[in-house]
Amino acid sequence: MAKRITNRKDDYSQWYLDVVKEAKLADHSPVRGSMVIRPNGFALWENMKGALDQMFKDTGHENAYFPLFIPKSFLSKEAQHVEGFAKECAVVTHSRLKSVDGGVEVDPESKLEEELIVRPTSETIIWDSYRNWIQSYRDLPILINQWANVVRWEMRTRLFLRTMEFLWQEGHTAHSSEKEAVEETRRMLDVYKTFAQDFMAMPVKTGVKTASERFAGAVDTYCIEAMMQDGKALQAGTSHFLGQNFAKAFDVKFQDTDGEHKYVWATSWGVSTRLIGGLIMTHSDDQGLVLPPKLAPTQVVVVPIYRNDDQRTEVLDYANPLIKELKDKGVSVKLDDRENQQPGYKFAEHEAAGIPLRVAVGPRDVKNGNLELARRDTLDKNIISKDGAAEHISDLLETIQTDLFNAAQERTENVTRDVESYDHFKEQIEDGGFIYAHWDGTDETEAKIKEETKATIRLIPINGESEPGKCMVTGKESVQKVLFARSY
RNA sequence: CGGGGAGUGGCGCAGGCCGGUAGCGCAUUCGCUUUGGGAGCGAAGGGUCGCAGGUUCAAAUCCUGUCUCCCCGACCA
Repeated sequence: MAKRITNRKDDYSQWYLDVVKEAKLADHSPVRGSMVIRPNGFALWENMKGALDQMFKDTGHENAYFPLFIPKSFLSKEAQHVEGFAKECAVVTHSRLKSVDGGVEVDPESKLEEELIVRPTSETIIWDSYRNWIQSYRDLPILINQWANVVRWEMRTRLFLRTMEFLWQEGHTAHSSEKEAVEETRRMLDVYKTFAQDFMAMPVKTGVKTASERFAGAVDTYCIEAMMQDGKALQAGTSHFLGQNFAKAFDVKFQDTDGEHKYVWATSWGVSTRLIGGLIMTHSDDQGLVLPPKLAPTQVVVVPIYRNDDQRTEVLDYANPLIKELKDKGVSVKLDDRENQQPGYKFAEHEAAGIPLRVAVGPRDVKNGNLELARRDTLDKNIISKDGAAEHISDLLETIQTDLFNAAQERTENVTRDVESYDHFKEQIEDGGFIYAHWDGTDETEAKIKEETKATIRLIPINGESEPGKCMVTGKESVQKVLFARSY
């Protein structure tokens, strides 16, 4: 068998690239750091998007769309925000090309009066609108989400994990009180956690970022962090409490019930196509992609096996009612009746693509009233009776979903431990994984740890019971342990 | 943006040091035989060797520049 995917233990990065390629999720584009999302990858994103969108609507949000281009002056209105994004913005300076012997060049006469920034995130353009929309407490809250592409001029890129242009959703809400905005921030963090765990089957830790890891312009950044198979953490989603920073920068005030004019409180929150990278590195194996049934574009593939036309007819007649029954149950099922490929080829291809369940039907099964079922996650094969097969398959999909989560959860917990001394930390961090340790809360200590171990504080647990101790580096007082890891 | 590696039919590679007009495997097309884990035989099609300059009678090969990808580092979702 031609082995097209590098083994994880040999070269994890290469494995990742091979999986993306073999599962036909995405290609590199001619422009550095940007990618073509192929139908398989986009179908996956559409499923993720669909589930998230429903969850946003269920929590009272509406979708809207704000422009790609942002006047340069807007970016400079919030000091922290500018500083955070200034170094990675694409800037539009001209509006025209002109032909020059066979080619084109930028027409210098088309230089823009005010240069435009391709959005790296939309706080500024959105808050400019919110100023016009908000006068009274009656106009609040505003709960808006947008699905969009954004551009960040990254130095080092990797398919899905960090690309210059990526797809995401960004929620932007405005509230009359701090309390309500903080609640919103945490509510959306919970939505992300639920989505990650229930749909992606990807266990996550939640908490708040330290000042150095915080979103530029936020008061607090909450996050979900997932542990990848190679021991590195991945920030999978963030929810920001923005305080009144943007309201002040864009002068957005409302008249409250007491007649006073007050600045509005804000949140923003987002997840991106990076989640696909997380999904790959949570479940996939040396055969290729492994997808959780709830997000898999195709949940079941049926592969007919036959030797001649008669058998082909017989096998398809046998399989078709089952396919219909599965469809009626809401299972996404595909019949792979291509005649130019052999069954073995199809098996390998569907495994690489991560289809959760494969049903093989051949003359033998027709004779015995059976089906062969193969699970993608465990690679187990079983012969089951055709009677009640649809029910069985639909149950099995749920089992796979749960099993994937449990396996990932167990893997994560196995590499999560507490460490007391810095020496022990330095030694342990070499093995990857999550490490809980005491930290004195200072930027200096955090920077020192990062410098010396390449590990960062992924989050400070929020509902963690306070457990006083001494900072592993300085010995100063610490109220609770924080979560460290090396990360993507 | 710094260090290292790499770009040759769709994919994976050889050729390069020693310049002479491009080859192998897989894939593709057609035919026949096959089909329960990546099929076999026969025939056919497909590449201005990443791009741009230069040296030369002649460049995939030598020189210069540039773009893209991978790995490591600094920076970030």
